[in-house]
Amino acid sequence: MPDDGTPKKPSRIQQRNRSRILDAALDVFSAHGYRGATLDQIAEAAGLSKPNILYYFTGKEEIHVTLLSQLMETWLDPLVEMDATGEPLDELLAYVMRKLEMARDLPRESRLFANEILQGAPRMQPHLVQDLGPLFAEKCAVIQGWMDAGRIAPIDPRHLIFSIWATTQHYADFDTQVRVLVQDDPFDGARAFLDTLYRRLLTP
Amino acid sequence: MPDDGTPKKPSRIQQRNRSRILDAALDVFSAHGYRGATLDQIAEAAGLSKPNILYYFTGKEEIHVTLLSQLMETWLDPLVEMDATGEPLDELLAYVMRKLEMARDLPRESRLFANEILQGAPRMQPHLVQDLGPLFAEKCAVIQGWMDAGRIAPIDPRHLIFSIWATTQHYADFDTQVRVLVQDDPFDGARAFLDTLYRRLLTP
DNA sequence: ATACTTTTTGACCATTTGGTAAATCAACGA
DNA sequence: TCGTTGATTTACCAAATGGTCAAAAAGTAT
Repeated sequence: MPDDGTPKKPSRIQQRNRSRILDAALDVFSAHGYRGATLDQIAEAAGLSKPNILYYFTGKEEIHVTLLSQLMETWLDPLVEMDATGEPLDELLAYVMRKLEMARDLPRESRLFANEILQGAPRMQPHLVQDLGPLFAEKCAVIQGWMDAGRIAPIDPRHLIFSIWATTQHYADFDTQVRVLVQDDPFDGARAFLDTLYRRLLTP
Repeated sequence: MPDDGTPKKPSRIQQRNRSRILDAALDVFSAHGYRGATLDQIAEAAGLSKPNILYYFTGKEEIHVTLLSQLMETWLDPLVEMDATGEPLDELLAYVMRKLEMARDLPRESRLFANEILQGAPRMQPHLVQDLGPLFAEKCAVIQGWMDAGRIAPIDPRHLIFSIWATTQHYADFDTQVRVLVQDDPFDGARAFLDTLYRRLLTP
């Protein structure tokens, strides 16, 4: 058998342990940031010994980079799905709601991402430039097209997208603060608020 | 002389060095988070030796806590200034713009705050509950009053405030990402966008 | 100048932390 | 059953890091 780029397919146990480690690492990195996370914490959360973790990953950094790479896909997906041929307001509101659902269902991922950007994206700038950049430009053009056609009210598409990111991810990233200020689950209120917000902003 | 709570007033050199240290620490903590920051980094940034820093502060934690306490005042100030007797839309838009200016002029403070909340506010939950909580409730009531009087369009005041925090701080906290996606200075565009956003949302 | 206080430093320490090496244990096909 | 490969652990290590301490240096008032 010729030695291609994927020399050997990972065994059952490899898959299981690697995903255990990544899940544990997501817990720890998202809660404490890169420097704040320790291999011991990850090991304990994964139910493995530290050297055993380093058997599956070459080091702390590789675990982190792997998480960020995997995350990028998930993270961009809702924006990818925004359909240029759909009804503009529906598409944008659906995008907002998908992002809000992600903030609720994947808060660890949101915080991992926020941590990374906060620190200046030392391990993600390439991904940002290569993956997010083109997608962002493409979708801005789509939205601009909708506005030029008079189907939604005109506004800077770039800042519109920023505002969607900010207002949705806020509920994951600043969860601690939000829950100090509102006692019950904030997501129902957030859904209603954001629906109204973007309807009033974008209705022509 | 009786020994009151403030035994001795700080000398000129004390004031100078303490503020040097705090400024350096703000740099380092905001860039790397609490765990990611080291006393050596702070010492170098402050132009002092590490033991000298520990002459002015009992430890890393005290520096961090001091920063957070000082920050809280600055941070709440724009909301405090929102005047119940003013013109509602003007007051809210002025609040948005003050927050946006803070994101531009005090990005280190914004990131320090964001880092702390992201990690679950381990050193700030008391401040949040005691200082921010009551102020938040008070201002929500003010806004609700404006809405009940029909002077601005009705919307959940709590999420309105969250959205203002999110959309303004985003430009400081996610600066790295923003600057990958828009080349020129984003703040002029942000100002125009947010003005339109909140005008359309709140105009009755 | 002198005595006294404040500030600064150099040399250390204990702990934590990312990472390694070699030995042991488990899986599994021939 | 045996041998080979894959998986795991035990015992370490070197560097980094928060912090201490006593001595030196620099101010400061008399």
